[in-house]
Amino acid sequence: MEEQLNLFLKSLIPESIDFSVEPSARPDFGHYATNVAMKLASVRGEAPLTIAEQIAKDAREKGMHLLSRVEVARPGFINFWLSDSALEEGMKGVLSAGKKWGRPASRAGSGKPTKNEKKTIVIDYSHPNIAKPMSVAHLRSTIIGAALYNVFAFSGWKTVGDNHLGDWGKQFGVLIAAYKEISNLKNKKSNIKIEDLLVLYVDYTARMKENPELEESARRETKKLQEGDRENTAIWKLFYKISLAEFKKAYSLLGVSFDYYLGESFYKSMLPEIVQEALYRGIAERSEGAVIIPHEGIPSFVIQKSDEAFLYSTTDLAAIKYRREKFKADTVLYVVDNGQSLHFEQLFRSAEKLGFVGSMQLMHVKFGLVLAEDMKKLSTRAGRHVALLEVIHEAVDRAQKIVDEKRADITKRKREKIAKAVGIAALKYNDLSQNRQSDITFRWDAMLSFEGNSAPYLLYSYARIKSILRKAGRFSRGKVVFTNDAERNLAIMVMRFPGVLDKVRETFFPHYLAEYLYELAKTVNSFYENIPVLKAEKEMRRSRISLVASAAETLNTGLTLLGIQTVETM
RNA sequence: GUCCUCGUAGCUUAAUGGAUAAAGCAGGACUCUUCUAAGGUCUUGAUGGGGGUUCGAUUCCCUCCGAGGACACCA
Repeated sequence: MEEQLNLFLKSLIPESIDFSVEPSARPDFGHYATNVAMKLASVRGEAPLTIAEQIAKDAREKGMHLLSRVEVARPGFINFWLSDSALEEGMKGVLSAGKKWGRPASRAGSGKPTKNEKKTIVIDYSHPNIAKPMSVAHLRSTIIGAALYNVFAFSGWKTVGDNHLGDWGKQFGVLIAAYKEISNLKNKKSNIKIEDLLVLYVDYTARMKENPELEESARRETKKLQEGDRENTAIWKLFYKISLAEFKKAYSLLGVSFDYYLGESFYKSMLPEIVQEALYRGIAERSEGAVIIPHEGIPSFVIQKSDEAFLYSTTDLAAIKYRREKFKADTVLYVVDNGQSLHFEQLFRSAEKLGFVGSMQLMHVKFGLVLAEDMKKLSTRAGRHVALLEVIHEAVDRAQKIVDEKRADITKRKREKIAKAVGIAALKYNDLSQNRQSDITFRWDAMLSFEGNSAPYLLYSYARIKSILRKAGRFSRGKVVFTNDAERNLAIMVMRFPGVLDKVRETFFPHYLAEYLYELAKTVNSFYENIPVLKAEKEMRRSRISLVASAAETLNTGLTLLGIQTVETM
């Protein structure tokens, strides 16, 4: 609808300039508003209000099939009210699109992308480290990445979800050295758990600080692993297997999946060549025995250590090259916390110099760190760690208590199913409803909200509409007609959906979708509170059922894109 | 010390150049003889300080104050 108005306005003015058509902030500002007159004012050097009046007059004459009212407001906005026939037409489009409502192709005026136009986006998210349990910090990357993945996939992009596991590097030297210490004493390889690995790691790291011999030993094990030593490779494979099984438990609970698990180790064969090429072309240089890529204004990027080992910087360069060559990526998103801003700046600039980038867009989709209540970073290395599985279970437990209390009337099995969906949804929505790049303080209560602007609210709204629809029995969706503003507002809210998805794809911020779904749910709740649906007369009943059903479908689609599973009853 | 992110109501957040700064929680007042009260309706309350750019600044620039993070051979 925004697009239609946009095109209409463009037809009214001779200049081609950028302006916006947006849903109005308040009911008395109409359904949509544009700032076109204010933008023109600076171009033409005339008063915004005068221009607005001219355009409004034009719009009234030429746009009556679309608009019922056009008004000018200070300091130069033009507000539009859609006509009932335009709303009817719009809802017809929504109903005929069905489950596909929201896809770019489902809108009038924009054809399906042809094969050649289809763009590819690689999304690098979650990326936990092997041999360390996933923490709450990984949760953010995982669910933000998954939501972006869903939105792009739904919108017709070719999407590649890549879990760039931290499965290579110095940490394994530490772990292997620590593991060898204990496995010499008792050989109990088979039942070692990921938590044990964390303990080994933290303990060894602590002792290493006081004992340089241990550090040297860890360094040696790293080197041996990287050179393909058989024993160390076997131990590494064991860690890998244990860890991945553990990660997949969390992914399964969260309903997240990946197309690829191309961890750091995957790129190891590409690394020597990259460093050599960089040196040969004079992009990299030697410094204090290491190989670095220098940059203006920011610290140099070390791509090979003085002991000739490679680093994650080297791996990341290889991954950029691979993603361009193999996946033909147009865009690569790195869903990683703020703490690594400098790394990505160095990485992107280095890759650019090496010619790995071309027209590809590289984007660090950053988010704030998860801090403990004392405002200090939660770090695995410091042994400050909140396990992700623990958080998920806590969320479900808390939801269970509430469901048991509210729905004693249904079976235990149903209550458990609802609790699982609601608990996990609450956890996800908490992150997805914020765009904050500032840090987050980890607190159970804040993380698991069950009231107000929260996932349970959205799920509840959906469940209530579904309940109405069940009671409606068999019905055919028909023409939506408009007799009051509650109906008009709900229809407009539903029609905003595709524009919201556009915004998510432009900004890479899923919270615009979360915010929209909350607005939609509020509008629906208020609608069925005030307007009878099932008790309405024949024509009206069918119209309102259709309207409410399309709102439910939009909620369902939107929540699914956020990675939140809806429930029919709660 | 340098750089990055950030500072909005008592708390958690929204608004990234547009209108009277928007919500949730907490507080106060209503609302279950009508489609699920995890709901609905009303209400109290905020842009860290100071300059600047602009028709218009929470948003851009400068400066001060405050928080967190990063700063070459960890990932």
